[in-house]
Amino acid sequence: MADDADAPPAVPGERQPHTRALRASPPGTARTPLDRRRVLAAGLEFIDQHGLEALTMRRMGAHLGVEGMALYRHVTGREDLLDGVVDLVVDELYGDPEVYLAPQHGWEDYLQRLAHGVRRIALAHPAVFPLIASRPPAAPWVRPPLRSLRWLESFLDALTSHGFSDGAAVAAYRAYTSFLLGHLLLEVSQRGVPISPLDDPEGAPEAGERSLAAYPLVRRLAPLLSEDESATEFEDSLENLLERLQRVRRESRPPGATL
Amino acid sequence: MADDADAPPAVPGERQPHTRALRASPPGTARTPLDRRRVLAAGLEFIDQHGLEALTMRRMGAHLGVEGMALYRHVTGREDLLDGVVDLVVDELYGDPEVYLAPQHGWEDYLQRLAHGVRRIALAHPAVFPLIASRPPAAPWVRPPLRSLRWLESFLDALTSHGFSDGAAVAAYRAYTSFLLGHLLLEVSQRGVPISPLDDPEGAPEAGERSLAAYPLVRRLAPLLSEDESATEFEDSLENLLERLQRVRRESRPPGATL
DNA sequence: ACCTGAACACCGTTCAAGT
DNA sequence: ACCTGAACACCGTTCAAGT
Repeated sequence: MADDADAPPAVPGERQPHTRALRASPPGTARTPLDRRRVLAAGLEFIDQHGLEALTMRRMGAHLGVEGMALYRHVTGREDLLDGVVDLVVDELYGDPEVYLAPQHGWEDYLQRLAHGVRRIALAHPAVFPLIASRPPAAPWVRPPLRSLRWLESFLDALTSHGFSDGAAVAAYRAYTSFLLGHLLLEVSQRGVPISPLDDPEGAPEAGERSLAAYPLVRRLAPLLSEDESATEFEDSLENLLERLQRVRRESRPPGATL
Repeated sequence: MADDADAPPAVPGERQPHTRALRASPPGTARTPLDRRRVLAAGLEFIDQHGLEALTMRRMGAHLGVEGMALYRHVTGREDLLDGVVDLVVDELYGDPEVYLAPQHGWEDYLQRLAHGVRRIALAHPAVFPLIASRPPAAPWVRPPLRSLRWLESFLDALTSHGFSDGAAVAAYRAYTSFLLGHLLLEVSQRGVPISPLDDPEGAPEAGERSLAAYPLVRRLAPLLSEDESATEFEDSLENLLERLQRVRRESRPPGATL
């Protein structure tokens, strides 16, 4: 007990293993030195497991079997670490064959696949998605969650090469990003209710019913309201958006012009 | 100088007045005691002025002419303070005559006025809106930015009393909140670029142009991309959403049924 | 070359003590 | 009744020192 008087503080609500710290390599093994990629990967893993607010430099160090100060050799600070994790997650999209391969079956197919790719990422890393949404982007026109000039270029290319005027392509980009952000942020935040921190199974339902007395419609529709229709809503809204963009596309061309 | 050796730390990047701390009352005046409402109002003011990450309990104390520890008599902690600020801002909507008065000119008019009311709030408190979007809501079906059972009840009432089935009203609620969240979050985050922290007017444009070499479409459309069309886009998307809801409403009723 | 230990300024929060 | 002062555990970050 005197031994771990200065052990790294445990993640709140997490049971620590009985060894003194999580080590990247078994003891006795010559530890392969850290590098930026390993630090970022560990950061992503840590947030997926423990949530964003649990991530401190000292705990990240412990997670990697190292003191927190050692991380400053590979990232410039906590903010840089978070930016790096966001980049890492966004980069997963480049590796998604559903999105990136399968070149051209038209712009609507492309926007469909891209949207579903982003949604897969959001659902795979629900604790990271709010970060993707809120970190200041690299350039003023880069709108989350399509957080890179590369995706922006690709998006604009797909539309302008399929009959969209410049203005219509930009308008489509804005509508598309707003759609993705709103839907996915609400979907992950709804998923991210893993039985709230202070969950007394006796008092809570009673309190819920009591407060609902003043809201008869909410009470009547409670069963409907608590259904999870995220997938269908995403599909329907996306379908609707694409139809709207189709109209914008037509109107952005002189009548009778063909591609 | 020995005098303010333990003065409250200044807000970074803020010039402090030459008096030792901002006081709520002029010196010599018997200070009216704090209460929760004054603390929350000061919190809102502070975030509007300095941003969310600048808010610490100690700085909030100084802002009110008091030690930071004194705040714990009126709020249970920092989280409670932030929740209170969110409530305060959301409550502004109840005081908005454009939204709350003028009873019934139909559900479309109501949804229009409500949406514009929420947008006014977002633009009035851009630094608070991300908080409105991300704080865990009171009940699982309460979706930001319509963060209260009272607004949910009002919303459902407006729709179900104007020909929406229960299911269609709930679907409309989901689509409506997603729309507001996506658009307004992107709008305030775009507004919230007050010349970035490290803004060297020499290096930045050069770096921007250099990196754009690989993205010809982005470069060509840069003028269009940097235009701010938030207001019109909000209007157009809202209009489109209402038309879609109109269709949902019709299909949710047996054919030939009248209200 | 890479990591550790000590140090610094600053946090949120508790609580006994002052008025 | 309301606020202050001191204290505690924990932060992010820097830097000289170890290996």
